[in-house]
Amino acid sequence: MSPRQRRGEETRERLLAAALDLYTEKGVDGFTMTAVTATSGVSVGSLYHHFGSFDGLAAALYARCLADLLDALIAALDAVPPERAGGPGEGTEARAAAGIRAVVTGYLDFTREHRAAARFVHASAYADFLTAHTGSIAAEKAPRLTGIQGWLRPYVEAGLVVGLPDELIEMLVIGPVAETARRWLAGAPGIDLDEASRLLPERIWRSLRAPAPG
Amino acid sequence: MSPRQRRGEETRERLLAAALDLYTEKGVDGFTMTAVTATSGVSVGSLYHHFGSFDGLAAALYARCLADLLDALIAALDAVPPERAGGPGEGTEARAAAGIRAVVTGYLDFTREHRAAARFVHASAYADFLTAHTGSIAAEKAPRLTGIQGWLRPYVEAGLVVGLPDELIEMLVIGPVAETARRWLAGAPGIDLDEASRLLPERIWRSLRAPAPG
DNA sequence: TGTACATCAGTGAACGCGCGTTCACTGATGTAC
DNA sequence: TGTACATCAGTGAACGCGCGTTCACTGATGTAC
Repeated sequence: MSPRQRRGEETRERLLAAALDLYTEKGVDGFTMTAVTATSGVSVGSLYHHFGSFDGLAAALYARCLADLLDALIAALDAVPPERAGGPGEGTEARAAAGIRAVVTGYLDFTREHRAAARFVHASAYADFLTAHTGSIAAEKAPRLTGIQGWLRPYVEAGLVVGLPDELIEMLVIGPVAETARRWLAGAPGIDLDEASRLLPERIWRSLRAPAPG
Repeated sequence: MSPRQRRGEETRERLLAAALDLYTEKGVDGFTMTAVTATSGVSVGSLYHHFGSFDGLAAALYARCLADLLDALIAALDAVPPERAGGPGEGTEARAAAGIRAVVTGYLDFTREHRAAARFVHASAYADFLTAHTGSIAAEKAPRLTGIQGWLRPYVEAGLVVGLPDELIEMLVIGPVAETARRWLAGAPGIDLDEASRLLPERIWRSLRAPAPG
């Protein structure tokens, strides 16, 4: 797990960076081991020493990009201010809505600012290397996802957010945002990230808000 | 465009069917021209005669699967009953909600019943063959999408559905559903299509419903 | 109805190419005493 | 502080393989007169 020598870490970084660059500039067809070793200047044997196979490198890159994306969402949630001491307590509907807004805009901001990473994550959804490296990817993903889900739980328990299964809540929040990001990344016309950031949070919040009691 | 001989049509069908089967059973890594010609029994030259290249065959398969999916949504919308003559007129909120429900459940039903086609469509989102065949794919997609958007327009104009750009409306409807389908197709645990069909339409409708005036 | 001919459909061997992987090896680093 | 040694890191030639594509060709079908 932990690197024993610093230069090893540098080599891994060079390989991952070259791989992401290549994917971004040449697409999946240009994403080959030959190209990665050529553009990174790292030897084939060294790649195998660190990642075991080309699929292993792809999986490591995916895990990192996904972790960066989820970390951006967590940071956005952490930046949601608590309610003022004199005002209504924490756990209010306004703060829940702010949290949803933070996740939605955080996702779209990440897409805009880390286009290459976002594209690699989205495009690899059905890649064969994922099924061969499920474990190491889940190890990066699961704890972060749990943290995000935990943020919302108090609001569900307080009856402010609809009590759906965690997976469906995730679909309602991430679905519209991921689809928007996907189309924007694919260059579809008529998709505007700023417009989406402005208009989607309110509508997504409405999909989650529990009906007023009575 | 139109086939001149019937046996040509049969050959195209055999190739497309073999390609989809292969993709389903072997994944993207097993989706090769060699494999398609081997399992279909059609010669390489014949494939080139009809599709021009292997990418051309992939694009044709994508266009067909996408058209089938959109046709299923259109059929679901067509099956939404008009309001009773004695009751409130067409263009009521209840009918708009029924239309959204029809699209959502229609998408999930298609995913369940045409798993191979649904998977191919979702997995090809960033495939290189798409950018090389944008035109022929748009020709299949655009008119169907326009029809679906047209269904909802009267409800937007009547002030029953929020007046967002068509693209964002599409994100709110298709986003959660497509994400659900994608995870289910990828075999993610905790995703239940029946549960999604039961619970998502109501929440998606809430995200689209215009606020009560005043 | 018959014949000539253009077009559509289909065949499969052969091609060069770049792929991912292996392996025997050298060099660098860290540690034990 | 110095030396021996195990481990980590890195090299690049060579391998076999299956890929997508081309091409010269034969056979089937439809049409004009």
